[in-house]
Amino acid sequence: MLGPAVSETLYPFPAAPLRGEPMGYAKFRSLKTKEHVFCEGDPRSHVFQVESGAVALYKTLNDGRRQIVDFAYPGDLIGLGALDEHVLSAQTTCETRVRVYSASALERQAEEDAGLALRLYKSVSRELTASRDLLVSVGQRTAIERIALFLLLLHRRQGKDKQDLRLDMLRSDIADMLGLTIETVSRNLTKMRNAGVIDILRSGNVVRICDMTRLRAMAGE
Amino acid sequence: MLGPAVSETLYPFPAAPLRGEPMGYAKFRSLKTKEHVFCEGDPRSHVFQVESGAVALYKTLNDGRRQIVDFAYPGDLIGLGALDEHVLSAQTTCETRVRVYSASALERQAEEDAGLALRLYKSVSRELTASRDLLVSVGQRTAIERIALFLLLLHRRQGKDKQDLRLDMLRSDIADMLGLTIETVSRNLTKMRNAGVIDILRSGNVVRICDMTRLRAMAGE
DNA sequence: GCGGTGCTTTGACATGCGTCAACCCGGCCG
DNA sequence: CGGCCGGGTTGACGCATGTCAAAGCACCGC
Repeated sequence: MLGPAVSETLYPFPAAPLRGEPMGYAKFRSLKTKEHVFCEGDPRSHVFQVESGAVALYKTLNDGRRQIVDFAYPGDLIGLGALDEHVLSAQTTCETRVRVYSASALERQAEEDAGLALRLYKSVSRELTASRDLLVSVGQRTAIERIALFLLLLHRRQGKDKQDLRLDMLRSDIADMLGLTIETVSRNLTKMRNAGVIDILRSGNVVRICDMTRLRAMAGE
Repeated sequence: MLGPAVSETLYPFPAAPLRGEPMGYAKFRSLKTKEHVFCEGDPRSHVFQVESGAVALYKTLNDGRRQIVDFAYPGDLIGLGALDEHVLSAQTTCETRVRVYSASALERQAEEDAGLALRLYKSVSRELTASRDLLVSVGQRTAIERIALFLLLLHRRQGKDKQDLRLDMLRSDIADMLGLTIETVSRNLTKMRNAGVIDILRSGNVVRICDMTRLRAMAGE
């Protein structure tokens, strides 16, 4: 399942693997938009670290319903876990470069290297926080609250200052993350535009925040 | 926020801290039903391991809406995290005993002890899996699917063989975990009883599984 | 036994979101 | 230029679930 695009060149670790610290040597792999890094059920032979781009992590039910549980951005590790199979799928949302590590080698090393083990721990802790926050949204917030909060979080990820957000994903991705339908996402974005809180540019791919205060209010806190 | 009930006796580690392995010495604390172990915003001075009983982990929105994100059972660690404040609240659902560790001491030790750091990593990994599975349910499944799956998971936790499940929690706890209302939970349990899939005993506190096959079907897979 | 309290169940009704379907819009290719 | 295609928007409608309210039921203390 690794696909054909693994670069065979070995690079010394650039400056920022796992939030700024070197981790050893690794191969790189380049992926196009919508390419899978791995799929649920694949043997968990490798662990990846996003170098550039973005990766959607999702699970599907047997009838096709899909829940995106997280997005991985540069610095994030994906493919960690206790089992020998991946328990979810990872698909790029844009052109993406990842570092490729051997899962078994990484985990063997972590058994002796407390610093490495701690970094794995912290990486998973961050994911857990994100997962629980999303769970609170999906479980308790209304559609417009979820969407407003989604925009706010996207805004925090991208430069905090510029008011223009590149969505970099389809309406169906937003919907599948927030537990909504594309129609509900679309309708509520329109509602926010009509209320003067946001503007929608570039044929729907860019959201300009016009009234941050009211956007925050719409998000519920 | 530790409350008055910390036992001052030091015990050597019983057989099963953190899934079966010893972890050092720790104080114990006994809590009554519905007592808080810690609250969101409290200084994260201690880490706890459930010895017996059960603890609900939840977050609340400012208007009171509540999302239970997990239950901690014997062996589980609670209070881990990267920040110096708790990011969620922990409340017992029944009489509960926990081991109490110093958060700073534990984390200092993990910086040198790779085995300990790995155990923290694995503990958080389990929580992450549970959190994402719940997210999929809340985001994608119907009310009756969520409730059926909830009963199945409860059944797996308790003795796999006995068909009687002690719920050990209120309808409001189930509702707040599944992103539903107590009325919806109650109505769907009744519907499952009328369909002959389960029976409800002991004034609603025990569910007897009558038709496991159809219960699985109701859960959606 | 009786009333009170906390939780659950049930019913009537309201509504937010999903479903289905049409249309729109920009990009692409012939 | 024109028609197709993928994605987005909009509208009409239905239904699952939420809301509000009342009644049922176990438990407990007096």
